[in-house]
Amino acid sequence: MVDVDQYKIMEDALRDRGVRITRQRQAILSVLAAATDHPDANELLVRASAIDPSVSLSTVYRTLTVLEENGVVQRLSFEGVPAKFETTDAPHHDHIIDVETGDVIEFRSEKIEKLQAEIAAELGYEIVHHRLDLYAKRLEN
Amino acid sequence: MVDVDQYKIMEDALRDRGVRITRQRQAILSVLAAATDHPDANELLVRASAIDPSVSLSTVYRTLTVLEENGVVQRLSFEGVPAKFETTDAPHHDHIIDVETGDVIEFRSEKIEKLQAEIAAELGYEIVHHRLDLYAKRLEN
DNA sequence: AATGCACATGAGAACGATTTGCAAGAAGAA
DNA sequence: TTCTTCTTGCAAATCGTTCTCATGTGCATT
Repeated sequence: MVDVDQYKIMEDALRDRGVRITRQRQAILSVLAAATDHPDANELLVRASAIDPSVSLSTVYRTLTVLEENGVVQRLSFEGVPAKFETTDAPHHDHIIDVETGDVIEFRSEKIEKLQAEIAAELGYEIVHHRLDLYAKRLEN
Repeated sequence: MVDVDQYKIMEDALRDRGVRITRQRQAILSVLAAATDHPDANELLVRASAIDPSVSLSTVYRTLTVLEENGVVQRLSFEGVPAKFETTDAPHHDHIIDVETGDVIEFRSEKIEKLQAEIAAELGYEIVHHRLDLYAKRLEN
């Protein structure tokens, strides 16, 4: 478990950027640092409430916005479901969504990253960010 | 302009699948057939109302759902904006979203298509569908 | 440790896109 | 034309998310 380190890194990064560390933000940050899945705002509220019952849903959303603006979390907006969140400690990756179970698997392909940049450049664009979601089902095998 | 043909193809496809062609659906279909952009539900209501003022927003949404289920339109859910719709007459393609203007540019890359399938297969998955959106900005040049 | 002020919070109302319940209307097979 | 089933308009309901506003609280400064 590297939760403690991960938490510290995020809190320090935020402090450096002048973001106030409140009780509620500590609770939410530690939940995010400990998460190995991709929780949505409601799930984060449940988990953070266990640490600090005073956390409200509004604050979860507000905090997530702040964390996103400061680059410590990323918002994942999949189709038709509430946004999910993950810390940005992991390098960039894309997602495979299991259409049968809803599971989300992460992957990364340098080839695809490079191809995307090439295509954009050809069309006169420079990529700011992208989303590549593969909706798939398990192979029988 | 191939609107008429495009319209006929869609209506026939729907009839074949037992979908009732109502006045409202005719209006919405013809708007979709004529569209060269990616309108959202509200914009479709405005355009369809010009043809048949009895069309309501509920019907636009309900019709779009039916059309999507029957494969004649595709729903494009970009981040933070209402869903956009396009007819499925064009072959599959991905999108570049100009983050400054909101413009949507279509493109297709066989290489990327193939890579995606490969990656999914490696992880034991078979792609059902995917979305690749490049949020980009124009190159200065 | 106490102070001050800008910023954060909880509760709930507001929002915007989309969906739904219901009674009335119409498509299309017979 | 008739009958059955599906569709519609309208308004209300949903649902994720954001906002309002009165109250609390980090934390730089004493």
